Amino acid sequence: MDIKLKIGARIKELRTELGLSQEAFAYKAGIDRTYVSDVENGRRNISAELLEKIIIASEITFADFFNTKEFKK
Amino acid sequence: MDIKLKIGARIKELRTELGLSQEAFAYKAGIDRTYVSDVENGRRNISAELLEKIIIASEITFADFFNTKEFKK
DNA sequence: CTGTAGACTGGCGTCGACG
DNA sequence: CCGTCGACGCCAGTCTACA
Repeated sequence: MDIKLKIGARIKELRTELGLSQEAFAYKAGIDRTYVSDVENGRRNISAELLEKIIIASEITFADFFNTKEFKK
Repeated sequence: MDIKLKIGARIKELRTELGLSQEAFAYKAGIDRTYVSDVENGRRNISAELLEKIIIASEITFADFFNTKEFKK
């Protein structure tokens, strides 16, 4: 499975767990709302720095972000 | 600490564990040699797809790549 | 609230070359 | 073997707007 899709799905999972809309989440992370939509749908090849912003907004660590079944193969 | 530096250090660590030169490693990953140099030195903001190529060449998973002390804070 | 589209700027990623 | 440089195409990331 495409890495962009895996990351997008994980972001959406974490965002919904926080009960935030894409707009509120994007604002919290300090990034563009339409980009969050694109990334969640696996349409964009995200960079390390932007992913860090998203991970911080998700109130999680890099290690935990990738500590899921999909990222262990 | 900058995320780019953390990732660069981790890549260098894994590459040297495999006993590969930057050139051999770049070839194995299918990417440019000079870019490996830049990334290892934290000078470039790498994308998810390229990082995936590097992780595969490192013979490791995304989960394990980030399963280190530096990525747990 | 979300998806998508168009337009735009900066920087990713490649390549050849040199110390 | 590695770092760095210049050049360059293409896409990351932003913004506005509409369904």
